Amino acid sequence: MSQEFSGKGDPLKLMHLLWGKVQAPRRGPKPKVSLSELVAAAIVIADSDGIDAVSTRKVAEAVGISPMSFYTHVPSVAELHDLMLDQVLAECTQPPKDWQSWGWRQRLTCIAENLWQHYMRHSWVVEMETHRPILGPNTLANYELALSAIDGLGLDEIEMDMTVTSLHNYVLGAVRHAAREQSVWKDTGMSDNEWWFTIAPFLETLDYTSYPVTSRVGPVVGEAYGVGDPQRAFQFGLERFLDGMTLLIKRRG
Amino acid sequence: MSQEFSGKGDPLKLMHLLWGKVQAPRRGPKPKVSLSELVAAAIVIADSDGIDAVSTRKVAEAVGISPMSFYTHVPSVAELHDLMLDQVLAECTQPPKDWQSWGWRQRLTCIAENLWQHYMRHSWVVEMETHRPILGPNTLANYELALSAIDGLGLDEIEMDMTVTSLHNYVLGAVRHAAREQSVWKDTGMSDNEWWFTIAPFLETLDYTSYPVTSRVGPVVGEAYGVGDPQRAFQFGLERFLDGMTLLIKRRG
DNA sequence: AATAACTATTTACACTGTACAACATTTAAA
DNA sequence: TTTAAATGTTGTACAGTGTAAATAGTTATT
Repeated sequence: MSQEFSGKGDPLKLMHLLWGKVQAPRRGPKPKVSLSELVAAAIVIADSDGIDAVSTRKVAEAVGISPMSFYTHVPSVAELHDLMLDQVLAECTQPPKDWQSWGWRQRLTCIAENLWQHYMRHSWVVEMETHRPILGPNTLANYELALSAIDGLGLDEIEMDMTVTSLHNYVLGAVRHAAREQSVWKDTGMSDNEWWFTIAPFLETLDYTSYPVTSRVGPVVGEAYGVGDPQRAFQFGLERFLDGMTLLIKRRG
Repeated sequence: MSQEFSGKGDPLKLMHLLWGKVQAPRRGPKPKVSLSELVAAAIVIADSDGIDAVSTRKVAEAVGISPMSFYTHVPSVAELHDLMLDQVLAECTQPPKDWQSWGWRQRLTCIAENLWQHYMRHSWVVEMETHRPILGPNTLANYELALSAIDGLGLDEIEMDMTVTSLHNYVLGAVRHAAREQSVWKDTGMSDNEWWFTIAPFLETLDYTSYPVTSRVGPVVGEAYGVGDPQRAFQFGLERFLDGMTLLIKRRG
Protein backbone atom coordinates (compact mmCIF):
# COMPACT_ATOMS: atom_id res chain seq x y z
CA MET A 1 0.00 0.00 0.00
CA SER A 2 0.88 3.52 -0.17
CA GLN A 3 1.39 5.53 2.91
CA GLU A 4 0.42 8.64 1.10
CA PHE A 5 -1.34 11.06 3.30
CA SER A 6 -3.50 13.91 2.29
CA GLY A 7 -1.59 16.36 4.46
CA LYS A 8 0.64 16.95 1.46
CA GLY A 9 -2.14 18.68 -0.36
CA ASP A 10 -4.58 21.29 0.79
CA PRO A 11 -6.44 20.03 3.87
CA LEU A 12 -9.30 22.41 3.16
CA LYS A 13 -9.83 20.94 -0.28
CA LEU A 14 -10.28 17.53 1.29
CA MET A 15 -12.83 18.95 3.73
CA HIS A 16 -14.86 20.38 0.89
CA LEU A 17 -14.77 17.06 -0.92
CA LEU A 18 -15.77 15.13 2.20
CA TRP A 19 -18.76 17.33 2.88
CA GLY A 20 -19.82 17.72 -0.74
CA LYS A 21 -19.19 21.43 -0.53
CA VAL A 22 -17.58 21.87 -3.90
CA GLN A 23 -19.47 24.47 -5.87
CA ALA A 24 -20.90 23.04 -9.07
CA PRO A 25 -18.90 24.23 -12.07
CA ARG A 26 -20.54 27.13 -13.86
CA ARG A 27 -18.93 26.61 -17.23
CA GLY A 28 -17.26 23.84 -19.11
CA PRO A 29 -18.40 20.36 -20.05
CA LYS A 30 -20.46 18.25 -17.68
CA PRO A 31 -18.34 15.82 -15.67
CA LYS A 32 -18.81 12.26 -16.89
CA VAL A 33 -18.87 10.87 -13.38
CA SER A 34 -19.56 12.13 -9.91
CA LEU A 35 -17.13 12.06 -7.03
CA SER A 36 -19.09 9.49 -5.08
CA GLU A 37 -19.24 7.19 -8.11
CA LEU A 38 -15.48 7.40 -8.32
CA VAL A 39 -15.05 6.68 -4.63
CA ALA A 40 -17.59 3.86 -4.76
CA ALA A 41 -15.70 2.25 -7.64
CA ALA A 42 -12.48 2.49 -5.67
CA ILE A 43 -14.15 0.81 -2.70
CA VAL A 44 -15.36 -2.04 -4.91
CA ILE A 45 -11.83 -2.60 -6.15
CA ALA A 46 -10.41 -2.45 -2.64
CA ASP A 47 -13.01 -4.87 -1.32
CA SER A 48 -12.24 -7.46 -3.93
CA ASP A 49 -8.55 -6.99 -4.69
CA GLY A 50 -7.13 -5.08 -1.74
CA ILE A 51 -5.95 -1.55 -1.39
CA ASP A 52 -2.87 -2.12 -3.53
CA ALA A 53 -5.12 -2.73 -6.51
CA VAL A 54 -6.62 0.73 -6.15
CA SER A 55 -4.56 2.74 -8.59
CA THR A 56 -5.60 5.91 -10.29
CA ARG A 57 -5.60 4.13 -13.62
CA LYS A 58 -7.77 1.25 -12.49
CA VAL A 59 -10.28 3.48 -10.74
CA ALA A 60 -10.49 5.67 -13.80
CA GLU A 61 -10.99 2.68 -16.04
CA ALA A 62 -13.68 1.27 -13.73
CA VAL A 63 -15.82 4.38 -14.12
CA GLY A 64 -15.02 4.82 -17.80
CA ILE A 65 -12.80 7.85 -17.89
CA SER A 66 -9.23 8.20 -19.00
CA PRO A 67 -6.47 7.80 -16.43
CA MET A 68 -5.73 11.47 -16.04
CA SER A 69 -9.35 12.54 -15.77
CA PHE A 70 -9.14 11.10 -12.31
CA TYR A 71 -7.32 14.21 -11.22
CA THR A 72 -10.12 16.55 -12.16
CA HIS A 73 -12.21 15.00 -9.43
CA VAL A 74 -9.61 14.22 -6.77
CA PRO A 75 -6.32 16.01 -6.14
CA SER A 76 -4.41 12.78 -5.57
CA VAL A 77 -4.71 9.19 -4.38
CA ALA A 78 -4.22 10.38 -0.81
CA GLU A 79 -7.48 12.28 -0.90
CA LEU A 80 -9.15 9.34 -2.58
CA HIS A 81 -8.10 7.14 0.30
CA ASP A 82 -9.55 9.49 2.87
CA LEU A 83 -12.76 9.77 0.91
CA MET A 84 -12.98 5.99 0.71
CA LEU A 85 -12.53 5.66 4.46
CA ASP A 86 -15.29 8.10 5.24
CA GLN A 87 -17.67 6.79 2.63
CA VAL A 88 -17.34 3.15 3.64
CA LEU A 89 -17.85 4.03 7.30
CA ALA A 90 -21.42 4.98 6.47
CA GLU A 91 -22.20 1.36 7.33
CA CYS A 92 -21.34 2.04 10.96
CA THR A 93 -23.35 5.10 11.82
CA GLN A 94 -26.78 3.79 12.67
CA PRO A 95 -27.75 2.35 16.05
CA PRO A 96 -29.50 -1.04 16.03
CA LYS A 97 -33.05 -1.46 17.22
CA ASP A 98 -33.60 -1.49 20.99
CA TRP A 99 -30.53 0.71 21.34
CA GLN A 100 -32.45 3.01 23.64
CA SER A 101 -33.29 0.25 26.08
CA TRP A 102 -29.74 -1.03 26.38
CA GLY A 103 -27.23 -0.28 29.10
CA TRP A 104 -23.90 1.33 28.31
CA ARG A 105 -22.00 -1.93 28.41
CA GLN A 106 -24.23 -3.60 25.89
CA ARG A 107 -23.99 -0.53 23.70
CA LEU A 108 -20.21 -0.35 23.78
CA THR A 109 -19.95 -4.07 23.14
CA CYS A 110 -22.25 -3.71 20.17
CA ILE A 111 -20.22 -0.81 18.82
CA ALA A 112 -16.95 -2.69 19.20
CA GLU A 113 -18.32 -5.81 17.54
CA ASN A 114 -19.89 -3.88 14.69
CA LEU A 115 -16.60 -2.13 14.13
CA TRP A 116 -14.82 -5.47 14.17
CA GLN A 117 -17.18 -6.82 11.54
CA HIS A 118 -16.82 -3.67 9.51
CA TYR A 119 -13.07 -4.05 9.45
CA MET A 120 -13.44 -7.68 8.49
CA ARG A 121 -15.75 -6.81 5.60
CA HIS A 122 -13.33 -4.17 4.38
CA SER A 123 -9.96 -5.36 5.53
CA TRP A 124 -8.19 -2.78 3.38
CA VAL A 125 -9.41 -0.18 5.86
CA VAL A 126 -7.18 -1.71 8.51
CA GLU A 127 -4.12 -1.48 6.30
CA MET A 128 -4.89 2.09 5.51
CA GLU A 129 -6.11 3.89 8.60
CA THR A 130 -4.58 7.27 8.17
CA HIS A 131 -2.99 9.62 10.53
CA ARG A 132 -5.22 12.56 11.14
CA PRO A 133 -8.85 11.90 11.90
CA ILE A 134 -10.95 12.13 8.82
CA LEU A 135 -13.45 14.75 9.81
CA GLY A 136 -16.06 13.67 7.30
CA PRO A 137 -19.78 13.23 7.84
CA ASN A 138 -19.72 9.48 8.43
CA THR A 139 -16.67 9.48 10.65
CA LEU A 140 -18.34 12.14 12.73
CA ALA A 141 -21.61 10.21 12.84
CA ASN A 142 -19.72 7.16 14.00
CA TYR A 143 -18.10 9.20 16.75
CA GLU A 144 -21.46 10.64 17.72
CA LEU A 145 -22.98 7.19 18.03
CA ALA A 146 -20.19 6.01 20.31
CA LEU A 147 -20.43 9.12 22.46
CA SER A 148 -24.18 8.75 22.81
CA ALA A 149 -23.63 5.23 24.11
CA ILE A 150 -21.99 6.56 27.25
CA ASP A 151 -23.78 9.86 27.62
CA GLY A 152 -25.29 10.69 30.99
CA LEU A 153 -23.20 8.31 33.06
CA GLY A 154 -21.35 11.00 34.96
CA LEU A 155 -18.22 10.91 32.84
CA ASP A 156 -16.89 14.33 31.92
CA GLU A 157 -16.36 15.30 28.30
CA ILE A 158 -12.68 14.43 28.30
CA GLU A 159 -13.35 11.00 29.72
CA MET A 160 -16.08 10.40 27.19
CA ASP A 161 -13.76 11.29 24.33
CA MET A 162 -10.98 9.12 25.64
CA THR A 163 -13.31 6.20 26.25
CA VAL A 164 -14.49 6.29 22.66
CA THR A 165 -10.99 6.79 21.32
CA SER A 166 -9.52 3.99 23.42
CA LEU A 167 -12.22 1.59 22.41
CA HIS A 168 -11.80 2.39 18.75
CA ASN A 169 -8.04 2.10 19.02
CA TYR A 170 -8.34 -1.22 20.76
CA VAL A 171 -10.61 -2.70 18.11
CA LEU A 172 -8.31 -1.52 15.38
CA GLY A 173 -5.28 -3.02 17.07
CA ALA A 174 -7.04 -6.30 17.75
CA VAL A 175 -8.63 -6.77 14.34
CA ARG A 176 -5.37 -6.43 12.49
CA HIS A 177 -4.45 -10.08 12.63
CA ALA A 178 -7.87 -11.32 11.68
CA ALA A 179 -8.23 -8.84 8.83
CA ARG A 180 -4.82 -9.55 7.45
CA GLU A 181 -5.46 -13.25 7.59
CA GLN A 182 -8.31 -12.64 5.19
CA SER A 183 -6.20 -10.49 2.87
CA VAL A 184 -3.35 -12.96 2.80
CA TRP A 185 -5.64 -15.85 2.20
CA LYS A 186 -7.34 -14.00 -0.64
CA ASP A 187 -4.02 -13.07 -2.21
CA THR A 188 -1.97 -16.18 -1.69
CA GLY A 189 -4.48 -18.90 -1.01
CA MET A 190 -2.50 -19.90 2.07
CA SER A 191 -4.43 -20.07 5.30
CA ASP A 192 -2.90 -19.51 8.70
CA ASN A 193 -3.26 -23.19 9.38
CA GLU A 194 -1.30 -24.22 6.30
CA TRP A 195 1.35 -21.68 7.17
CA TRP A 196 1.51 -23.01 10.70
CA PHE A 197 1.96 -26.58 9.54
CA THR A 198 4.70 -25.49 7.19
CA ILE A 199 6.83 -23.92 9.85
CA ALA A 200 5.94 -26.16 12.80
CA PRO A 201 8.72 -28.69 12.12
CA PHE A 202 11.27 -25.90 12.08
CA LEU A 203 10.00 -24.51 15.36
CA GLU A 204 10.67 -27.84 17.03
CA THR A 205 14.34 -27.62 16.14
CA LEU A 206 14.84 -24.41 18.09
CA ASP A 207 16.37 -24.10 21.53
CA TYR A 208 13.88 -22.69 23.99
CA THR A 209 16.06 -22.42 27.08
CA SER A 210 16.02 -18.63 26.72
CA TYR A 211 12.22 -18.69 26.59
CA PRO A 212 11.14 -20.64 29.67
CA VAL A 213 7.64 -19.22 30.13
CA THR A 214 6.96 -19.30 26.42
CA SER A 215 7.94 -22.94 26.22
CA ARG A 216 5.33 -23.68 28.88
CA VAL A 217 2.59 -21.40 27.52
CA GLY A 218 3.24 -21.91 23.83
CA PRO A 219 2.26 -25.57 23.54
CA VAL A 220 -0.96 -25.10 25.49
CA VAL A 221 -1.91 -22.15 23.32
CA GLY A 222 -0.90 -23.99 20.18
CA GLU A 223 -3.07 -26.92 21.16
CA ALA A 224 -6.02 -24.64 21.88
CA TYR A 225 -6.01 -22.42 18.83
CA GLY A 226 -2.89 -22.90 16.77
CA VAL A 227 -1.12 -19.73 15.98
CA GLY A 228 -3.78 -17.54 17.49
CA ASP A 229 -7.45 -16.82 17.75
CA PRO A 230 -7.83 -13.11 17.04
CA GLN A 231 -11.53 -12.99 17.81
CA ARG A 232 -11.10 -14.69 21.16
CA ALA A 233 -8.23 -12.36 22.11
CA PHE A 234 -10.40 -9.45 21.00
CA GLN A 235 -13.27 -10.52 23.27
CA PHE A 236 -10.88 -11.06 26.15
CA GLY A 237 -9.32 -7.61 25.95
CA LEU A 238 -12.68 -5.99 25.35
CA GLU A 239 -14.08 -7.46 28.53
CA ARG A 240 -11.07 -6.35 30.56
CA PHE A 241 -11.48 -2.83 29.18
CA LEU A 242 -15.20 -2.77 29.93
CA ASP A 243 -14.59 -4.13 33.42
CA GLY A 244 -12.20 -1.25 33.93
CA MET A 245 -14.80 1.16 32.60
CA THR A 246 -17.30 -0.20 35.12
CA LEU A 247 -15.00 0.78 37.97
CA LEU A 248 -14.56 4.29 36.59
CA ILE A 249 -18.26 4.78 36.02
CA LYS A 250 -19.04 3.57 39.54
CA ARG A 251 -16.61 6.14 40.89
CA ARG A 252 -18.28 8.88 38.88
CA GLY A 253 -21.92 7.88 39.21
CA MET B 1 3.84 1.49 1.84
CA SER B 2 3.65 -1.85 0.35
CA GLN B 3 1.34 -4.40 1.75
CA GLU B 4 3.55 -7.15 0.54
CA PHE B 5 3.60 -10.08 2.85
CA SER B 6 6.09 -12.82 3.05
CA GLY B 7 3.42 -15.49 2.80
CA LYS B 8 3.84 -15.35 -0.94
CA GLY B 9 7.24 -16.89 -0.72
CA ASP B 10 8.48 -19.86 1.23
CA PRO B 11 7.65 -19.40 4.92
CA LEU B 12 10.43 -21.78 5.87
CA LYS B 13 13.02 -19.73 4.07
CA LEU B 14 12.02 -16.73 6.16
CA MET B 15 12.38 -18.78 9.34
CA HIS B 16 15.90 -19.78 8.40
CA LEU B 17 16.79 -16.18 7.72
CA LEU B 18 15.26 -14.98 10.98
CA TRP B 19 17.19 -17.47 13.06
CA GLY B 20 20.44 -17.22 11.14
CA LYS B 21 20.12 -20.83 10.11
CA VAL B 22 21.25 -20.45 6.53
CA GLN B 23 24.24 -22.64 5.92
CA ALA B 24 27.28 -20.63 4.91
CA PRO B 25 27.99 -21.01 1.21
CA ARG B 26 30.70 -23.57 0.58
CA ARG B 27 31.75 -22.37 -2.84
CA GLY B 28 31.62 -19.22 -4.85
CA PRO B 29 32.78 -15.72 -4.04
CA LYS B 30 32.44 -14.38 -0.51
CA PRO B 31 29.29 -12.32 -0.12
CA LYS B 32 30.13 -8.62 -0.03
CA VAL B 33 27.69 -7.95 2.79
CA SER B 34 25.96 -9.93 5.49
CA LEU B 35 22.23 -10.25 5.91
CA SER B 36 22.16 -8.27 9.12
CA GLU B 37 24.12 -5.43 7.51
CA LEU B 38 21.52 -5.33 4.80
CA VAL B 39 18.66 -5.31 7.27
CA ALA B 40 20.40 -2.72 9.44
CA ALA B 41 20.82 -0.45 6.43
CA ALA B 42 17.15 -0.83 5.62
CA ILE B 43 16.25 0.11 9.20
CA VAL B 44 18.40 3.24 9.00
CA ILE B 45 16.60 4.30 5.85
CA ALA B 46 13.20 3.57 7.36
CA ASP B 47 14.03 5.48 10.53
CA SER B 48 15.03 8.58 8.65
CA ASP B 49 12.85 8.55 5.54
CA GLY B 50 9.98 6.24 6.31
CA ILE B 51 9.13 2.77 5.06
CA ASP B 52 8.30 4.00 1.57
CA ALA B 53 11.90 4.99 1.10
CA VAL B 54 13.01 1.43 1.70
CA SER B 55 13.30 0.11 -1.82
CA THR B 56 15.46 -2.76 -2.96
CA ARG B 57 17.57 -0.36 -4.98
CA LYS B 58 18.20 2.07 -2.16
CA VAL B 59 19.03 -0.63 0.34
CA ALA B 60 21.40 -2.22 -2.12
CA GLU B 61 23.06 1.10 -2.80
CA ALA B 62 23.37 1.85 0.92
CA VAL B 63 25.45 -1.26 1.47
CA GLY B 64 27.36 -0.93 -1.78
CA ILE B 65 26.01 -3.72 -3.93
CA SER B 66 24.18 -3.58 -7.21
CA PRO B 67 20.38 -3.44 -7.16
CA MET B 68 19.79 -7.04 -8.05
CA SER B 69 22.36 -8.43 -5.65
CA PHE B 70 19.79 -7.68 -3.03
CA TYR B 71 17.97 -10.81 -4.09
CA THR B 72 20.95 -12.98 -3.39
CA HIS B 73 20.44 -12.30 0.31
CA VAL B 74 16.70 -11.88 0.61
CA PRO B 75 13.97 -13.49 -1.50
CA SER B 76 11.91 -10.29 -1.73
CA VAL B 77 11.06 -7.04 0.02
CA ALA B 78 8.40 -8.86 2.00
CA GLU B 79 11.02 -10.95 3.75
CA LEU B 80 13.15 -7.86 4.26
CA HIS B 81 10.25 -6.21 6.03
CA ASP B 82 9.80 -9.13 8.39
CA LEU B 83 13.51 -9.25 9.09
CA MET B 84 13.49 -5.54 9.84
CA LEU B 85 10.62 -5.92 12.26
CA ASP B 86 12.31 -8.67 14.21
CA GLN B 87 15.73 -7.06 14.21
CA VAL B 88 14.51 -3.68 15.42
CA LEU B 89 12.51 -5.29 18.18
CA ALA B 90 15.76 -6.33 19.83
CA GLU B 91 15.48 -3.02 21.67
CA CYS B 92 12.44 -4.33 23.53
CA THR B 93 13.58 -7.66 24.90
CA GLN B 94 15.44 -6.80 28.09
CA PRO B 95 13.74 -6.14 31.43
CA PRO B 96 14.76 -2.95 33.25
CA LYS B 97 16.56 -3.05 36.58
CA ASP B 98 14.41 -3.78 39.63
CA TRP B 99 12.08 -5.76 37.38
CA GLN B 100 12.15 -8.61 39.85
CA SER B 101 10.90 -6.45 42.70
CA TRP B 102 8.00 -5.01 40.76
CA GLY B 103 4.38 -6.09 40.88
CA TRP B 104 2.58 -7.27 37.77
CA ARG B 105 0.85 -3.94 37.19
CA GLN B 106 4.05 -1.97 37.21
CA ARG B 107 5.61 -4.53 34.89
CA LEU B 108 2.79 -4.44 32.36
CA THR B 109 2.74 -0.65 32.48
CA CYS B 110 6.45 -0.60 31.84
CA ILE B 111 6.11 -3.02 28.93
CA ALA B 112 3.31 -1.00 27.38
CA GLU B 113 5.18 2.27 27.72
CA ASN B 114 8.41 0.83 26.38
CA LEU B 115 6.51 -0.53 23.44
CA TRP B 116 4.92 2.87 22.92
CA GLN B 117 8.31 4.53 22.87
CA HIS B 118 9.66 1.88 20.59
CA TYR B 119 6.91 2.54 18.08
CA MET B 120 7.56 6.25 18.36
CA ARG B 121 11.26 5.79 17.69
CA HIS B 122 10.50 3.64 14.67
CA SER B 123 7.17 4.84 13.45
CA TRP B 124 7.50 2.89 10.22
CA VAL B 125 6.92 -0.25 12.30
CA VAL B 126 3.39 0.89 12.98
CA GLU B 127 2.65 1.32 9.29
CA MET B 128 4.02 -2.07 8.56
CA GLU B 129 2.97 -4.53 11.21
CA THR B 130 2.42 -7.63 9.22
CA HIS B 131 -0.15 -10.27 9.39
CA ARG B 132 1.32 -13.42 10.73
CA PRO B 133 3.39 -13.23 13.86
CA ILE B 134 7.04 -13.00 13.04
CA LEU B 135 8.41 -15.95 14.90
CA GLY B 136 11.93 -14.58 15.10
CA PRO B 137 14.28 -14.54 18.08
CA ASN B 138 13.54 -10.99 19.19
CA THR B 139 9.80 -11.18 18.71
CA LEU B 140 9.84 -14.32 20.79
CA ALA B 141 12.03 -12.71 23.46
CA ASN B 142 9.60 -9.82 23.59
CA TYR B 143 6.72 -12.24 24.06
CA GLU B 144 8.65 -14.09 26.74
CA LEU B 145 9.28 -10.88 28.67
CA ALA B 146 5.61 -9.97 28.64
CA LEU B 147 4.59 -13.45 29.71
CA SER B 148 7.08 -13.43 32.56
CA ALA B 149 5.51 -10.21 33.82
CA ILE B 150 2.30 -12.01 34.68
CA ASP B 151 3.62 -15.44 35.50
CA GLY B 152 2.54 -17.02 38.75
CA LEU B 153 -0.58 -14.95 39.29
CA GLY B 154 -3.01 -17.82 38.88
CA LEU B 155 -3.89 -17.09 35.27
CA ASP B 156 -3.98 -20.13 33.04
CA GLU B 157 -1.87 -20.33 29.91
CA ILE B 158 -4.63 -19.22 27.60
CA GLU B 159 -5.37 -16.19 29.75
CA MET B 160 -1.71 -15.29 29.89
CA ASP B 161 -1.41 -15.43 26.13
CA MET B 162 -4.51 -13.35 25.61
CA THR B 163 -3.44 -10.81 28.18
CA VAL B 164 -0.14 -10.27 26.41
CA THR B 165 -1.78 -10.24 23.01
CA SER B 166 -4.49 -7.80 24.05
CA LEU B 167 -2.00 -5.45 25.64
CA HIS B 168 0.21 -5.48 22.58
CA ASN B 169 -2.76 -4.96 20.30
CA TYR B 170 -3.97 -2.07 22.39
CA VAL B 171 -0.62 -0.29 22.33
CA LEU B 172 -0.39 -0.73 18.61
CA GLY B 173 -3.86 0.64 18.06
CA ALA B 174 -3.28 3.58 20.38
CA VAL B 175 0.13 4.59 19.12
CA ARG B 176 -1.00 4.88 15.55
CA HIS B 177 -2.02 8.49 15.73
CA ALA B 178 1.06 9.62 17.60
CA ALA B 179 3.42 7.73 15.34
CA ARG B 180 1.79 8.94 12.19
CA GLU B 181 1.87 12.50 13.42
CA GLN B 182 5.64 12.14 13.53
CA SER B 183 5.82 10.67 10.05
CA VAL B 184 3.59 13.30 8.55
CA TRP B 185 5.46 16.10 10.24
CA LYS B 186 8.75 14.70 9.00
CA ASP B 187 7.46 14.38 5.45
CA THR B 188 5.38 17.47 5.05
CA GLY B 189 6.54 19.80 7.78
CA MET B 190 2.93 20.31 8.81
CA SER B 191 2.15 19.69 12.45
CA ASP B 192 -1.22 18.59 13.72
CA ASN B 193 -1.72 22.03 15.18
CA GLU B 194 -1.16 23.78 11.85
CA TRP B 195 -3.47 21.33 10.20
CA TRP B 196 -6.09 21.94 12.85
CA PHE B 197 -5.90 25.70 12.44
CA THR B 198 -6.26 25.31 8.70
CA ILE B 199 -9.50 23.42 8.86
CA ALA B 200 -11.00 24.96 12.00
CA PRO B 201 -12.78 27.81 10.14
CA PHE B 202 -14.40 25.28 7.84
CA LEU B 203 -15.57 23.17 10.77
CA GLU B 204 -17.44 26.14 12.16
CA THR B 205 -19.53 26.40 9.02
CA LEU B 206 -20.96 22.91 9.44
CA ASP B 207 -24.38 22.07 10.79
CA TYR B 208 -24.12 20.02 13.95
CA THR B 209 -27.78 19.32 14.62
CA SER B 210 -27.20 15.68 13.64
CA TYR B 211 -24.35 15.45 16.12
CA PRO B 212 -25.77 16.67 19.43
CA VAL B 213 -23.39 14.92 21.83
CA THR B 214 -20.39 15.68 19.67
CA SER B 215 -21.27 19.34 19.59
CA ARG B 216 -21.19 19.33 23.38
CA VAL B 217 -18.09 17.16 23.83
CA GLY B 218 -16.12 18.44 20.85
CA PRO B 219 -15.49 22.00 22.02
CA VAL B 220 -14.41 20.90 25.51
CA VAL B 221 -12.03 18.37 24.02
CA GLY B 222 -10.77 20.86 21.45
CA GLU B 223 -10.09 23.36 24.18
CA ALA B 224 -8.22 20.76 26.25
CA TYR B 225 -6.01 19.19 23.61
CA GLY B 226 -6.94 20.34 20.15
CA VAL B 227 -7.46 17.52 17.76
CA GLY B 228 -6.37 14.86 20.20
CA ASP B 229 -3.78 13.82 22.73
CA PRO B 230 -2.76 10.32 21.74
CA GLN B 231 -0.54 9.75 24.74
CA ARG B 232 -3.24 10.78 27.18
CA ALA B 233 -5.79 8.56 25.47
CA PHE B 234 -3.24 5.77 25.56
CA GLN B 235 -2.74 6.14 29.32
CA PHE B 236 -6.48 6.27 29.87
CA GLY B 237 -7.22 3.07 28.01
CA LEU B 238 -4.23 1.34 29.51
CA GLU B 239 -5.47 2.05 33.02
CA ARG B 240 -8.95 0.80 32.22
CA PHE B 241 -7.45 -2.41 30.82
CA LEU B 242 -5.22 -2.89 33.84
CA ASP B 243 -8.12 -2.20 36.18
CA GLY B 244 -10.00 -4.93 34.38
CA MET B 245 -7.01 -7.24 34.71
CA THR B 246 -6.98 -6.58 38.44
CA LEU B 247 -10.50 -7.94 38.73
CA LEU B 248 -9.63 -11.07 36.77
CA ILE B 249 -6.49 -11.71 38.77
CA LYS B 250 -8.38 -11.27 42.03
CA ARG B 251 -10.88 -13.86 40.88
CA ARG B 252 -8.08 -16.29 40.02
CA GLY B 253 -5.72 -15.60 42.92
C1' DA C 1 42.45 -28.63 -15.06
C1' DA C 2 37.55 -29.23 -15.08
C1' DT C 3 33.36 -28.73 -12.98
C1' DA C 4 29.82 -27.48 -9.99
C1' DA C 5 28.12 -24.04 -6.90
C1' DC C 6 27.63 -19.77 -5.73
C1' DT C 7 27.59 -14.35 -5.85
C1' DA C 8 27.17 -10.20 -8.60
C1' DT C 9 25.69 -7.64 -12.43
C1' DT C 10 23.21 -6.01 -16.60
C1' DT C 11 19.23 -5.60 -19.10
C1' DA C 12 14.41 -5.44 -19.44
C1' DC C 13 9.40 -5.23 -18.35
C1' DA C 14 5.18 -4.06 -16.34
C1' DC C 15 3.50 -1.37 -13.02
C1' DT C 16 2.84 3.01 -10.19
C1' DG C 17 1.60 8.42 -9.40
C1' DT C 18 1.29 12.45 -11.69
C1' DA C 19 3.33 16.78 -14.29
C1' DC C 20 2.40 19.00 -18.54
C1' DA C 21 0.35 20.44 -22.64
C1' DA C 22 -3.05 20.09 -26.13
C1' DC C 23 -7.86 19.60 -27.07
C1' DA C 24 -13.05 19.57 -26.32
C1' DT C 25 -17.06 21.38 -24.40
C1' DT C 26 -20.06 24.41 -22.03
C1' DT C 27 -21.47 28.98 -20.41
C1' DA C 28 -21.10 33.97 -19.39
C1' DA C 29 -19.95 38.28 -21.22
C1' DA C 30 -19.46 41.47 -25.20
C1' DT D 1 -24.01 35.98 -32.51
C1' DT D 2 -19.59 36.11 -31.45
C1' DT D 3 -15.93 35.79 -28.19
C1' DA D 4 -13.56 34.61 -24.13
C1' DA D 5 -13.21 32.28 -19.97
C1' DA D 6 -13.57 28.18 -17.44
C1' DT D 7 -13.57 23.67 -17.02
C1' DG D 8 -13.35 18.41 -18.23
C1' DT D 9 -10.78 15.14 -21.00
C1' DT D 10 -6.97 13.06 -23.03
C1' DG D 11 -2.15 11.61 -24.68
C1' DT D 12 2.51 11.80 -23.78
C1' DA D 13 6.22 11.51 -20.75
C1' DC D 14 9.16 10.66 -16.64
C1' DA D 15 10.96 8.87 -12.55
C1' DG D 16 10.29 5.50 -9.48
C1' DT D 17 9.01 0.61 -8.02
C1' DG D 18 9.72 -4.95 -7.64
C1' DT D 19 11.79 -8.50 -9.85
C1' DA D 20 12.37 -12.12 -13.93
C1' DA D 21 15.96 -13.72 -16.93
C1' DA D 22 20.37 -14.04 -18.75
C1' DT D 23 25.15 -13.35 -18.14
C1' DA D 24 29.58 -12.78 -15.97
C1' DG D 25 32.74 -13.57 -12.34
C1' DT D 26 34.63 -16.19 -8.24
C1' DT D 27 35.71 -20.11 -5.44
C1' DA D 28 35.86 -25.04 -3.52
C1' DT D 29 35.57 -29.65 -4.83
C1' DT D 30 36.60 -33.40 -7.98
